[in-house]
Amino acid sequence: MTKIRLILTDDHPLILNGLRNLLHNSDGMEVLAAYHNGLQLLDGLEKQQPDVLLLDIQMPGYSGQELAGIIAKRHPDVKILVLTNEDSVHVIKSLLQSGAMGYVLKSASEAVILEAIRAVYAGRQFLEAEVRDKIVQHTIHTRQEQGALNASITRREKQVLQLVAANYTSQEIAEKLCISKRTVDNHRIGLLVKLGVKNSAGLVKKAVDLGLIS
Amino acid sequence: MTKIRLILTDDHPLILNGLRNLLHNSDGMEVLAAYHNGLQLLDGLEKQQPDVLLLDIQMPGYSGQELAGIIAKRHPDVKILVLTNEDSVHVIKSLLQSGAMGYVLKSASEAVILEAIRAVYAGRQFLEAEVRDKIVQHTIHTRQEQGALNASITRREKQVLQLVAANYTSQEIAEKLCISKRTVDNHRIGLLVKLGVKNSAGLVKKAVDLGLIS
DNA sequence: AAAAAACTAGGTATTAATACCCGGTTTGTC
DNA sequence: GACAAACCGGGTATTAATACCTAGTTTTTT
Repeated sequence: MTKIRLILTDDHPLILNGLRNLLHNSDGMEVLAAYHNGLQLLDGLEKQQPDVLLLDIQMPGYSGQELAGIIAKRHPDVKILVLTNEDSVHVIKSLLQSGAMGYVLKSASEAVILEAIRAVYAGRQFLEAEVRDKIVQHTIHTRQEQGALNASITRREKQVLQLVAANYTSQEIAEKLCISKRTVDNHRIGLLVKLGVKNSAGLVKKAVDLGLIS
Repeated sequence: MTKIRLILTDDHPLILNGLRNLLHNSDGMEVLAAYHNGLQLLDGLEKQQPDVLLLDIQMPGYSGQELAGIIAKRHPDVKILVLTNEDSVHVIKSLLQSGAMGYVLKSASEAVILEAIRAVYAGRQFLEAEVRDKIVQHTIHTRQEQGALNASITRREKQVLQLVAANYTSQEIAEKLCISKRTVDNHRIGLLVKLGVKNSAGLVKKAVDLGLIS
């Protein structure tokens, strides 16, 4: 039985060592090389292609998305398994679209990592249960909100939102914007409805979560 | 020459292995034990105390701040070296105030990690250059608000704060915490005063800025 | 054991925010 | 010009939050 040939990439020396150690002690795995940045990796891939590439995405220089895209195009036979701490849904989705075959968080057990490598090698997609749930939840929960609502927040509402978060009262906001307090209150209620919260505390929190304010 | 006795704590198997490997191959280091959550660690420390404790703070169960505080108090001779990915200034400051002697990011080279262990063992504080700069910049640019204030926020107030940010009313918070609405209101006012804001919107914003809530 | 701090909760009052109504005006787009 | 959307602002009412007070109980610290 031929071994699975691997290349590792991570800028964390600790992780690289841990991985090297893990794989060295596992049957059917062979580490061809280990790089600690994207440039080295791209160079190295010109000379030698692994079956599976373990890739960390928070490396200096290239972003994970860029790197995955380049590699998937240049070396379509190399299966990319992303191994990282980043668990933001946007990043995960983007990476999978860029050509990654699997996504495992660094907090995963060694067994899961080995399983992921074998799955990806066999041509199957592999997502950790945790990651999969997150993506599902995200697609269910946020499509209506973030997509439609976020966009429908008007200029004026955004201004009011900023000032609410900056700890001004309706009266003060009215003075700053040279409009009536009633108008400000109406904008505030519009914001509450659009963001699906019931008071200013929730409003500010949601706005922060959605990136509407700093 | 006696070896430096170490205990490791991290919920990432990879990192734990990497560390174990690194330290095993380094002179003057001896790993007594390795735990992968806070509860195990606290139990283990009752039986055996290391010279230096390598601590990750993003573990399930206990937060890093809590853990560092408890350990520093219960085992004052144990030098705590925080080894983590978290690079938020608030978290770092809070940990140092809680009794941590050193702070190293996981992206650090192995040489830096070894250096940090030796420094902390010798009773010196050790901050990675990157971390130190960040703190200095932050302290220069912000007033001396949160040093005193942040620390004086009580457990209960923090709970209330979480729920306020989660868009609950005083009445709902009261029910959730099984206390009177009046008590909740008192805690809320206490928070307003301590954080120097005048309403809940500002409260949530400031709490986010200070890293008190997600 | 003593002291300090936190937690609890009630009284009372004022102010701010929320909720839903309405219609007029400006702005942008087709 | 027609149309929709955004903007503006007033009426009215209810509820939530803020502010300041006292004071007993529990927890933590020393």
